[in-house]
Amino acid sequence: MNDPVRLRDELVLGRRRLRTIFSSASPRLLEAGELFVGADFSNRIYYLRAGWACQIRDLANSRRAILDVYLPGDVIGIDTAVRARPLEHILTLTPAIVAGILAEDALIELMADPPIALYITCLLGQRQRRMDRLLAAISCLDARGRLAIMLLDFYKRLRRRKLISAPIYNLPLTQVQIGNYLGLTAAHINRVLRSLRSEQIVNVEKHSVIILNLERLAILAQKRAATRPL
Amino acid sequence: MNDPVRLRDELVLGRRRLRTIFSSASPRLLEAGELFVGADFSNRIYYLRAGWACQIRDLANSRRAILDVYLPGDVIGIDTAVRARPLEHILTLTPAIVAGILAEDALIELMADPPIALYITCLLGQRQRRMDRLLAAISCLDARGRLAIMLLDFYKRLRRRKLISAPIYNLPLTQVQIGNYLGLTAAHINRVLRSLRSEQIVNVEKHSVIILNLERLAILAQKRAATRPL
DNA sequence: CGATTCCTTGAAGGTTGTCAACGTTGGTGG
DNA sequence: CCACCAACGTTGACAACCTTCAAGGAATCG
Repeated sequence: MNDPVRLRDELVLGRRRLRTIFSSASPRLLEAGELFVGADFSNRIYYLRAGWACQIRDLANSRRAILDVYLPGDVIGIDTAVRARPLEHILTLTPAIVAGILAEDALIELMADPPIALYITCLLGQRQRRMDRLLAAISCLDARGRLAIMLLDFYKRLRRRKLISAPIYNLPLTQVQIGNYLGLTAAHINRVLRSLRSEQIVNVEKHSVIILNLERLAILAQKRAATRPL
Repeated sequence: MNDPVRLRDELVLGRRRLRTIFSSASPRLLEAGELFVGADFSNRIYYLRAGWACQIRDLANSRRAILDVYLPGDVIGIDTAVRARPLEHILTLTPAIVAGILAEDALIELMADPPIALYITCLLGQRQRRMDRLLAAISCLDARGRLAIMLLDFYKRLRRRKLISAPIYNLPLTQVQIGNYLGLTAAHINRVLRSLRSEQIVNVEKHSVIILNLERLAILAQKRAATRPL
């Protein structure tokens, strides 16, 4: 009846097993700005061993949305594994090392292993919650708030993975890409970054983020600009 | 080696089994505008037998985002099942009938049944793709495009479930809620709906949607307003 | 060191938010 | 049956945020 413990144990077990499967796949090195296309990439599930990547969707009006950003250690493509033809594409943001397994072959087998199935559900839930946060941010916040959310989000995710310890990290997104991620234009991203820098809240320069005032950044991530203070 | 067929068969089997489990749970009747809270609702997975519901997230600045809208036949809450404390809440939009099973008890058991596990992964993928579309729409499209996407999306989902046949349906969202869903204000929703009506594209009045020109609506859902035509 | 991409910045205009007021609707109780 | 109330819808004026466009500067890479 110790459900939480059992759940946690199962998840740990599932993670370990899935990692083992990925480690048996031959890793592949990708350059920055490379799309996951071709025979080696169609319909696969990937483990992102190193580097950053993102999921993009291009609209008919020649606009691009970046729907999600993947960090080292993320699993990519489970959600599209059941569906044959993915509308979205994966793009590396940095040189990256990925290990991929064939989805159609493997998925039934993967789900036949209960701990792995549970862990995969957990991973899908995590991704869902990431998108929940992003969607809520884009729906409700202005440009300052959205940037604050994004910078804090990457900070927390990197810290949870123990990839950083201080509030300083490398952000391999161009301003155009940040704009695509947050639903804004690069010009406006630039202006807001400048104002955040001048207020000594966060310094984003040349792909390097230095959070100067974590508290004020967190406040920004909650509030929307008000024409008049409340 | 006939993988697609086997995958489909497994999915059908998983759906049937999950439905059976839900049908053994005692259904519950909810009024419109009721939150899924209380002992009967904490940490559960639901099957929405009848009625509409939505997932909401309130921000610190007293803004509300509607992250997803559920139609009859949808399964709700799998993504939050692994996580103990859900930040989001479920709200009925109409009177509804739901059947819920305890997530913490059941999830491990559910995932121990491979077809069910596979089907659940499929459901999570579907939800993910819904949110992908919404996020891309809010990121890239103006108010007309977002409304077009939303109205078409509900139309397609209802038709796929065979809940409607003609491009006419009941939309139990107030204009404030539509605004929360699309990241706009009710006042602006009102303006855009009026203009769409005057152009004989779609008629939205008193919770009833009548698509007059499906083709032009689909075009709107792809384009963003340009200051000058391309 | 040439070329490409990215960053930066300004001016002008458009889309959308804010606010306030009023109209409409549906339910409730006298 | 009618008066009342609350929630929702409607509309206009104005301001704010953001986009668009354009151009020049900086950085990176072969």
